[in-house]
Amino acid sequence: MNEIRAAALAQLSTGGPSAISLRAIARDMGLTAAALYRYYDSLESLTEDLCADRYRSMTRSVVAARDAQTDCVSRLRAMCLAYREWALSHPQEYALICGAPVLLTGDTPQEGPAVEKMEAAVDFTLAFLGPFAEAWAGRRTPPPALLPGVLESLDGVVVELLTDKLPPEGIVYFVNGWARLSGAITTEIFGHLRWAASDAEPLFRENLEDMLRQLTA
Amino acid sequence: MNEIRAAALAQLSTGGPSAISLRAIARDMGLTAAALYRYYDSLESLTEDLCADRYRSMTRSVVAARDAQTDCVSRLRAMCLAYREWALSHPQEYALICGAPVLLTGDTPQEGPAVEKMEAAVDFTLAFLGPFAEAWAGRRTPPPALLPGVLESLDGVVVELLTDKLPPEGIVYFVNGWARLSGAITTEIFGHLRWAASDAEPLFRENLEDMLRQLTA
DNA sequence: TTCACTTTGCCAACGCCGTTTACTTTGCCT
DNA sequence: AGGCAAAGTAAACGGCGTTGGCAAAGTGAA
Repeated sequence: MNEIRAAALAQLSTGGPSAISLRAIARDMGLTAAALYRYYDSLESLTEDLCADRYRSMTRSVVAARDAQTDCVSRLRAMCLAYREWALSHPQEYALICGAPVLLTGDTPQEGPAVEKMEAAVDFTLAFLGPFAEAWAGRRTPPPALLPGVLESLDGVVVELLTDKLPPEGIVYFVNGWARLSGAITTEIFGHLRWAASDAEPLFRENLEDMLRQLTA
Repeated sequence: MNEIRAAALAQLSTGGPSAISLRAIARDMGLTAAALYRYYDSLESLTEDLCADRYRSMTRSVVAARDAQTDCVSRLRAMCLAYREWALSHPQEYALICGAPVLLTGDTPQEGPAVEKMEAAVDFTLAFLGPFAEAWAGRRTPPPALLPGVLESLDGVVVELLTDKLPPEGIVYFVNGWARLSGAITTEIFGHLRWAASDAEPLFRENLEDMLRQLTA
């Protein structure tokens, strides 16, 4: 399975998510395409397994950056920069991770590699929780009042994991900060900032410092 | 060509970007796949043409929302909400628009549907410029100082179109606000907020008001 | 009318792809 | 020695993008 993943990763890195092909993987390994069905139900489950694997790799990078710092704000900054750095140096893998599932129905697979992929995504997000909660606790001024209905809309399963580390407003700011961070990186990786700058690192740093200013206000 | 686009759009809407198929389009139109090559060089150029078309449709929605308001901040708010609304009601088209090109080299096509797609994207972004510039001019307090090197990094071609409507700091905030806005919507559409909320509209409104607060600070 | 020419489409083929089915080989356990 | 599961193969099916050659239909001028 590791060999399969390695071959699939090689194709992903060079040709993008759509270049992953069962037959090409089998060709690289000296096998027949049908042989791969001994290990995966379909190309989709192989892809989801690879996706979970890359998620875990990204998490390791970010956690390493976190553990190299001691101050909670420094940790957050290092994590965000490591996140962007990983995405920039593994753009096709990031495209796979962030690619559009656009799940139509509310289908929760409950089995197979899809659930592992979701768990890996949650683990990645939660790696930011500790430093964020610590920084939130050190705020000097109370945040602006929330719009009515925002707190009630937080009905996701993972929210329960946040309630004992963050107050309700903190959760909203964590989620929206998450959208801001991963959104900025996705926008850059997908090339939607190239009309403005060929190298978006200064823009990202400015964006990041703005986030941290708001967090510790 | 309109009939081709319509057939391609139907497939996109039901099956996502990867479901667009020359042969299926030809089947729907009672043609052979080879006949479509009289109108498009390849499936890729057809897809890019469709992408530009959907970009223009989205721009029309956002511009209509803008023109229904008079105050510049109300205009910005209405545009952002219309942007998200369009993406939510046309998720597969938005996935096509925001999908990962991950252009490896700095290839500027200079011809064909790819350049039309880029123009459509720029037009969409620039639709936000007028209200933003007006709101920026009405700021009450100066923005925080920029990090060194940020201004110099703005080397994109479109930046020239902004310089006569915005001061340098305003451009940086426009670009980063753009990343924040489109990033938040992309993150939601791609399902990366479902761990937090099944309906992310309240979170988006909170995010949006936070942006507008910063803009008019 | 007739000739040349462009437009528009079809047919057949090539090589890819995911997937399934049935069949073989290998090796291990009892 | 017998049985059994694991692992791989060969062949086929249908779908895909793309190409090249050929036929029909329209167009416009001599």
